[in-house]
Amino acid sequence: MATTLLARINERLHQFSKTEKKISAYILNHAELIPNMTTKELANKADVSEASVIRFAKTIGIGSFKTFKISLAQELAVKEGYITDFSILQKKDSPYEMFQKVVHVNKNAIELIMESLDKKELDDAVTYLKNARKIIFYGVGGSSIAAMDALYKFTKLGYQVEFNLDFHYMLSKVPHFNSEDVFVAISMSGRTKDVLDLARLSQKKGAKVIAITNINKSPLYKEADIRLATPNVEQDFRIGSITSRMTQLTIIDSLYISIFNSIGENVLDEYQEARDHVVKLRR
Amino acid sequence: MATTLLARINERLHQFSKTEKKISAYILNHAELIPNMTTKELANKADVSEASVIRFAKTIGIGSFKTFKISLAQELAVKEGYITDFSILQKKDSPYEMFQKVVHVNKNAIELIMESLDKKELDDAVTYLKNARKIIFYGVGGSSIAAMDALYKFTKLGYQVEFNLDFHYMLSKVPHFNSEDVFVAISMSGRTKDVLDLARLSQKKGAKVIAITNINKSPLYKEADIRLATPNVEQDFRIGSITSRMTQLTIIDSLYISIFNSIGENVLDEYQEARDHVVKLRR
DNA sequence: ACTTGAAATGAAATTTAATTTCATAAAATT
DNA sequence: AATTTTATGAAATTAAATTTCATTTCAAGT
Repeated sequence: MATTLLARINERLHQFSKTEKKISAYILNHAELIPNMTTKELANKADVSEASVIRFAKTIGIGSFKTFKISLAQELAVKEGYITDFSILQKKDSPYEMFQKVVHVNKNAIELIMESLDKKELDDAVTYLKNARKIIFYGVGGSSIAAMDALYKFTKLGYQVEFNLDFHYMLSKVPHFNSEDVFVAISMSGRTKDVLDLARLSQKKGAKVIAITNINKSPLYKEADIRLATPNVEQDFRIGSITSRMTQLTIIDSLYISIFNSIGENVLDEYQEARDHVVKLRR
Repeated sequence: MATTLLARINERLHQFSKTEKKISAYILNHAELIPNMTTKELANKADVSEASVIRFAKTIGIGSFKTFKISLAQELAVKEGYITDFSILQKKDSPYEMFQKVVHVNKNAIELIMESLDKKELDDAVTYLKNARKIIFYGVGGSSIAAMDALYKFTKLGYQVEFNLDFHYMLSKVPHFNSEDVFVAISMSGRTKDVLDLARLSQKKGAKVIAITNINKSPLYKEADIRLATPNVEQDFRIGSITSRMTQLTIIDSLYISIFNSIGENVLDEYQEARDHVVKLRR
């Protein structure tokens, strides 16, 4: 039985020269990157010459580096869930390598929501939002992006929805809440003071508080009426906020699509009208 | 929905020119051969020019013929009936089912950027942004979310960066541009009038225009100095904007991470200080 | 029917990427 | 210690991809 390319490289490691070992190590640790690399790039990364890369491909039985890349690409396509820890950024990564890692990390984060989000909590959230008189979204920093996106989408759906970064302005809004209203608190940590204050004030007024927050025992997580849990994605501190925003946005998307699906016929005319205006702004 | 490469070619056959049809026919009938062919070989077999082969790869959304071959090789390796039309939302879908579809669609969209984004364009974009005196991000509607996110991230990196939804306000800002500045235009369609106007004005002032726009022949795509191409993701009109926003945000993330990686040591103190303040806002 | 502009197209030029060649250093053998 | 073989990287060459430019074709307007 023919083993895979990577397996073949692995089992012949002890036979390799020092230079071949350097190339092998890089390939085994960065397999996904190889199909889009040039000989020069791989040579630089492995700290060998381009000629050595060409020789290596021949040594392991592939006629050319070009073919080596094609074969490896095919093998990786088949191999499910090939997980390498991309989160540790290396100083000498090129922009394209970092881009590939970002793609990987973002895909993984979105996938992980499947593990953290509770079906019933989502159903309940959709039900409350659908029937809400007024909706307020609130998040700060990176989470404000998701709040902004929600504002945009729920406005399109015809809801009385609001989001404003000005905490004091929000302090004037929330007291007018009642039991028909919904406050959506967005906070990765679940410990952001302004978000917590507004959530608690909303509850005092009888509104439902939906939290989009990481699945852990934060104050917001504990106190919210409905918890739409985002996964705890342990990342390098430099990119941690990227993945949480992706997961928050995916949840916002899901709420939007669910409600659209439920009430869509009622707003199709207005919805189409808005789209027509958008098209008019194009060339 | 992200269909397979071959499915995509097949369903667009009627839109193709005579030459494109010749190339398509050969590819569809000899798919397994393509990954190991050169542009010259395919051109000869399809009775077209090599330039037409290159163009064809771009027309169907792949940035280069090289990448086209890799993608096709991977697709042929998997060869599962991977095609499900997730975009047709069914009325009786539960919120959780819709959530699963959103997760799938978003992951696919992010994956597809690997096919559309050009490595060199990304390198150039990082270089210009890194050395920019002033950066303006601009997008409207759904694309404003990405602009907002970019504003937040590049502010953290210590850049003089700006984004404002007020087009007239922007009209007052852009005339102060010079050749050391960068204008980042974010528009899925590449035809949004306000975005185009500001991009052209920026170029007149000698600034570099980086476009984050779909890989197609839009005015913005043609006129930009650097094109960070997002994939053409054919979606149900109700959710089309979701995927483009995800792809735009992933590109913003990649730019941010690349620049952080490059200049990070210079801003680590300020960066940590900002984080400390964020932590202080938590309980 | 004619004109004009846009789009399509292929040939040729240019650039990029892969491979080979050549010289040198290191390792192995005698 | 000397010689031969192997490994290796820099540079040159070749192959492949992409871009540029000129021409042809097509579509729209008059």
